[in-house]
Amino acid sequence: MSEDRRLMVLRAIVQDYVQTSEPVGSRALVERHHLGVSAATVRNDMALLEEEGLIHAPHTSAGRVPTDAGYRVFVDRLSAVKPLGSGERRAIGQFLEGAVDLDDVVDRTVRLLASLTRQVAVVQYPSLTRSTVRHIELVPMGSSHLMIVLIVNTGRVEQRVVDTGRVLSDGTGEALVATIRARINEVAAGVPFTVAATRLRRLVDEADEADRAAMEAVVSALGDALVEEREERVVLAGQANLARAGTDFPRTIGPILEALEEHVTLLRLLGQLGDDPDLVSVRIGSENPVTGLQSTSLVSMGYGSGAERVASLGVLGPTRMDYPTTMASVRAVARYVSEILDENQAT
Amino acid sequence: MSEDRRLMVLRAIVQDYVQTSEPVGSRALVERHHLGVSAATVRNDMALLEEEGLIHAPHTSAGRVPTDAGYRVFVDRLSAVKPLGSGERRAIGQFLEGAVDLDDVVDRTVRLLASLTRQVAVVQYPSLTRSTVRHIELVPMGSSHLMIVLIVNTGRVEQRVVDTGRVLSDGTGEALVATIRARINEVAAGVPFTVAATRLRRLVDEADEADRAAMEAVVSALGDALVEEREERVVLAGQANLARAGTDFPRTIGPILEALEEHVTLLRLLGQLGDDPDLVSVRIGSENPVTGLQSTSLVSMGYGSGAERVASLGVLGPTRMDYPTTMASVRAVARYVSEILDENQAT
DNA sequence: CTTGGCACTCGTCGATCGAGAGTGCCAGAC
DNA sequence: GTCTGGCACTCTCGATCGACGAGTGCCAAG
Repeated sequence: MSEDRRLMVLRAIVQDYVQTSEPVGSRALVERHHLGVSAATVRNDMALLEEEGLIHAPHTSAGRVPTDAGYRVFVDRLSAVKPLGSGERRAIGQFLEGAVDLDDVVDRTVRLLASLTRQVAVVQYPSLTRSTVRHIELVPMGSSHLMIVLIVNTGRVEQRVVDTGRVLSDGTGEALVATIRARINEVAAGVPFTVAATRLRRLVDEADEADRAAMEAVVSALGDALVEEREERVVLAGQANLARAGTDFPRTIGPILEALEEHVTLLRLLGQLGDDPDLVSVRIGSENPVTGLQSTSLVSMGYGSGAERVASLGVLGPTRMDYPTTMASVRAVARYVSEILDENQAT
Repeated sequence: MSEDRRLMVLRAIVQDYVQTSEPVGSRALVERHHLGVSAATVRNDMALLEEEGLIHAPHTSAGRVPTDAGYRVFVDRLSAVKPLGSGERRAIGQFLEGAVDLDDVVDRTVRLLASLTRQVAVVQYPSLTRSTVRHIELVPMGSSHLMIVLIVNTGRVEQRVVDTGRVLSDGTGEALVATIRARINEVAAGVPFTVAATRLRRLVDEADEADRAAMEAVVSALGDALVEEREERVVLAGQANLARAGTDFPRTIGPILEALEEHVTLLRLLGQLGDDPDLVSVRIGSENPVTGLQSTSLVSMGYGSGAERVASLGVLGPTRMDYPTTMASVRAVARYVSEILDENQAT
């Protein structure tokens, strides 16, 4: 008995089950796929596959269903990522083309992924930690308040308002603001966040005694912004697709929706990519550490401008999922978004 | 037969049904509420209420269930908005206190509302149309690009990158940027969007011939930002709560989730508030024009800084909902958020 | 106008049963 | 040794049926 054929049978089972969502029996298999053998032979192979834990029969007289391990073998050894149709490719381009700023890119991306894969799409915001400061702007507000606007190389903008504790609207005040603006940009512009944070702190000591309080206020607000946990944000779309996949989930989709609202755990999940960041990563069913998502699979990939992968995106769906097509869509979108970010980075 | 008692019966039916989620019969009613009459009398009243279309029997031998019209009467005439407990009041404060910027306020608000009401929360971003320009900053990027940062009085920030088509890094370039910056702030700062858009357009004609192209680029990007549809954004949370309310929805929650992803229609819905913007607005079941949301009720209220209501927030749940408590939560949160925005506005 | 009584209606629940699908295994063919 | 056809067996699913119970509507009397 050839191991090859056994794997062919597994592949056929996965394909049929994904398409029909019903346990597949030996008869149906030989009819739909022209394996050159009889149903009885297939049955023997199935028994073996079941022993190996790759498929499983819901009950004695039902067909077989792939296990998580079965899907894993399918994804790793039995399938090729389907290249996307040119129509879809064009659609991606058109849909993302009109994006006007970073928020908009993320927003469009997540919707696009959801409608492309008809599953739940998850997009992580480009992380700040690997980002650099492009420019810092100070805008006086009222007499003593200052709005700090931090512009990041990814195109993102953060703002804070601080009270400097002294009048800024007179001549010396304006001069002070100008000085601070010049100093902080001098040390921070073009510099990675981590470095910028350190350098900025030094500025406080160097400042004139009279101006130290104001500088202190600005720098400490900036320090906050630079380590801000908002770097860790995700956006979702397509939750409605969960409802459509009715029979695929054990009881209800409640636990899944709940897990999806835990953005923190979601982010942790997205953070754990495979070894090669250029490859699509697939986490199948119980491989998934998060309670509530163990009946789902996550197909994800890193994206970002330049060589660095600054964030991840992906889709989440039932383990009974068309992996080749889904993986193709995720990969295509991740690449396209990366391109867009590259363009926008336009030093 | 007193009309008063009939309404008491209606109220009792609503209360019981909300609590038990099962059709309520005459016997159960007289037991749980000490109406001073017998079950038979209540049955007569029920027959009348049914004629009026306020309640309805799912089938011949089941109890009664309020209709949408019944809930409407309940909300309008039979219930008072329950004041919130001091514990909850404090929780709201603590939860929203730590917000660091506008995005964060919105984010926390929507989560808070969802967990407070155990329903789907919807928060609209403060709309730009009624906003005024606080400041416009120009930041040179590369040799000919300019990043435009628009700071809004609500604390929101918009940015755009434009290509001015000429070198900005030399002396005259820098002078040009300074001039443009000065001119646009001169005419636009502190001015409502609609007015600012008009005035800015005029600047192009007034500009020196040599600088006109650059000015044109900046102004047209700003024009876009000022009418930008991103003003219309909503954030959701608590979709998982829909799944919990299992029996409350006819078939599945699919259509509802789908409707919730149509942010445009959601926004339209939120926009149609009641007459008095200071009152909680309730839209019950079929009163709701959106297909897919006709088995749900939307409890919403405007919020915003100052006297103006710049946006709305609310929660969406099954028509079988604890209206008094929900309305109380929505109102409390809306007021609190308004306060926070007021503080941050700190002219 | 209210009340107790009573016949009637229906939906729910559980049990029973037959049909159909699919398996496991065995004995024979290649 | 591997494959194949055949056959008995198992198990789920859906339909049918009947008893049960909740709740109503109506009537005649207080």
